[in-house]
Amino acid sequence: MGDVARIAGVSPSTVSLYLRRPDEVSEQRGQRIRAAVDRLGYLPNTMAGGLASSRSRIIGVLVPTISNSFFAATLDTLEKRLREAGYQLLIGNTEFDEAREEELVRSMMSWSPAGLVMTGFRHGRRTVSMLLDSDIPLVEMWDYGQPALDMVAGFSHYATGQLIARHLLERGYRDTAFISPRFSRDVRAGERYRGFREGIEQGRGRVTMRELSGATDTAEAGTLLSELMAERPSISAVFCANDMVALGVMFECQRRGWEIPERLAVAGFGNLEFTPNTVPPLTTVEPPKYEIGQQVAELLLARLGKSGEAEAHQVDLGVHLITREST
Amino acid sequence: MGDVARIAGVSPSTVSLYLRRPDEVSEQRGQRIRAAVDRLGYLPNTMAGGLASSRSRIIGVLVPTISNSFFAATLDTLEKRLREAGYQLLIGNTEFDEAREEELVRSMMSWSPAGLVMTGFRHGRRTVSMLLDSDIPLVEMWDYGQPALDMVAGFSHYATGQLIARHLLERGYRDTAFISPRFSRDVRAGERYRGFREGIEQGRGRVTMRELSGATDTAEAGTLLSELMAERPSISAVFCANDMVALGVMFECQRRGWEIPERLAVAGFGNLEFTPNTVPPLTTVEPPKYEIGQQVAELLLARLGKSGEAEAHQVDLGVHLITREST
DNA sequence: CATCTATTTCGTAGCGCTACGATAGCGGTA
DNA sequence: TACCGCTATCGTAGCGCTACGAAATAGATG
Repeated sequence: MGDVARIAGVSPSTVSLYLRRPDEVSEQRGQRIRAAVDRLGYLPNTMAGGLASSRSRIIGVLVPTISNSFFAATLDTLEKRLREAGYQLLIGNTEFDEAREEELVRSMMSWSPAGLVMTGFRHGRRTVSMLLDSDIPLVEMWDYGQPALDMVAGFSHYATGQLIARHLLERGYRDTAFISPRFSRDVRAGERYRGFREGIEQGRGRVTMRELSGATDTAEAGTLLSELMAERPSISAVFCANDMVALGVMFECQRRGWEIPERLAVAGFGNLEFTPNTVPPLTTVEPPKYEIGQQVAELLLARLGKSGEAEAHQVDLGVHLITREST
Repeated sequence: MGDVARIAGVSPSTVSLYLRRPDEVSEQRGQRIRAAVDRLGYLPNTMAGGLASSRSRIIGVLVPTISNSFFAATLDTLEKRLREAGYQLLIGNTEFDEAREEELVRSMMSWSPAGLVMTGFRHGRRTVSMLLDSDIPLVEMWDYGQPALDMVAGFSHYATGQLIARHLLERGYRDTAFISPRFSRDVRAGERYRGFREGIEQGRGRVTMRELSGATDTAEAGTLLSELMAERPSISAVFCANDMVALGVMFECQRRGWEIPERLAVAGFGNLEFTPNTVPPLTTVEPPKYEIGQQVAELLLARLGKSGEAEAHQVDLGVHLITREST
């Protein structure tokens, strides 16, 4: 920066000021500085800046796994919006593990990030206390309706389960099943199950639940469905924890020649890319995966703008039921 | 850190040394320092450290989009391996845009990252010169076989196309089609097409190519297939640029009652989660999506270990043809 | 033209850590 | 006991920037 200042014939402070708030420097010097920067290919040292100002343009984001298409979609918009505002994402995989989450929070905090984004409400004790002690803006995303630490952008998985329950009951399905990846691997699926079961039971229906044991959703869903239907042939509808599972179920029906929805109605969750296009088109629930990213960015930016005002904002983005021919 | 030193009754330098290389500090003081750190909940300030040592534990990663399941899988393993080694990922979306890529490289560089990871070989002129001027270890991933700037971990998409061509020819398919997202949105698909076309033409076959116009692969694949088959009913096999497109094609066949592979053989690329499970199971090519992440991490760590030795390493991870009943 | 105010520019003192050379401490040897 | 060579510890000088108050300049007013 010294070099830039020398070449532009101004003091380093002026260069620094120009780089941060160009409109507070006269047009004349601004031009000279700009020229010098270009000529030298000068890149400011972000760490030095961060140290001096004790704040950074970093947003730490923690997700259970990046390779889940829901979180990936959220990360995508989140990154876009925040980059536009000059922030960068430091991303960490918690792998559904509280210890790892704590470790990651610790290392994110050591960057004095401008904000932190985490997935869900369940965090370890020590993690929570670190979070509360710091005054770093925090958004918990993808869930809604439970006590939060600061801001929230998500939706209620419980309500989602109820929504599907109501839909199936309306269509006259009473004997139902729920097929899901292990709840330990997907807490949110567990919440959807709770909502679904309560909804169905309130309607005097019945739910049989099965958790997949493996990591891949589609493959095992088929065999699990066969077992389930052998055990209890009266089941007339199945709600799958996500569209991948539903796809597996539909393939199994196709193999067995079972008509959907006549023999078995199928509903999913996610409205993935292929979902509108299955045979028959799959009834599902569309989660606001992109909107969450968008909203998280907005909450963060709002808080970062007017510092001081520490109003906690929690927003429920809701879901849409998409009724198609599979139910 | 001063506080920790005071409480532990040692000098700040010793604390710093302990935190970086614990085995160079006596067991006795180490213990006292550890106690003080715990007691104060001390978190080192990474930026100060980075400034002082002029290097950081950051790896910048640029992908065209996070929400592509291939890159997401790579990011997942990459993050895991690098976190184990004490590094963190700064992630950027280039959105297939060279200008944005340049901007991102610039802002990554301003963090003096320990390494940089980019997708593919096509970069803007200025980006390339920034990259070459710096001596930051760089890995270009997901491609192989073209001139690289430094290290490479990927595979040849051209060879992948040829592999499928050979397979289809062996099975007696000569009149083929290739359906793909726009090459501008997926350069790699374009490479697979090149390899496929040359392979088929060498075998005296024929390829009709169609690009999807929209963003969603599955939905449009069906209508495109219909048009294609109306125009040229003699087509007996279609190679889809990815399994999502293939899924769309298969659904369309199901709707029309076309037997796969009797009426039309289908092959894909990706071996996605659902692929082994379609009806009939889909022939596809398995890309080393996790292995790339792994390999990128290894190349980077090897280079970061023994500094100085700037041997460029380029590794071709290859692909596997997975023959199933759809061809 | 002097005076006052608002704006632009500048100088200096850190931010919290690491690197490096200086110092202290220790056991072994003559 | 004096001396050596080693390792463990410490002190100090930055790393490259920003914040803040002081100084300089420009513009407005009587």
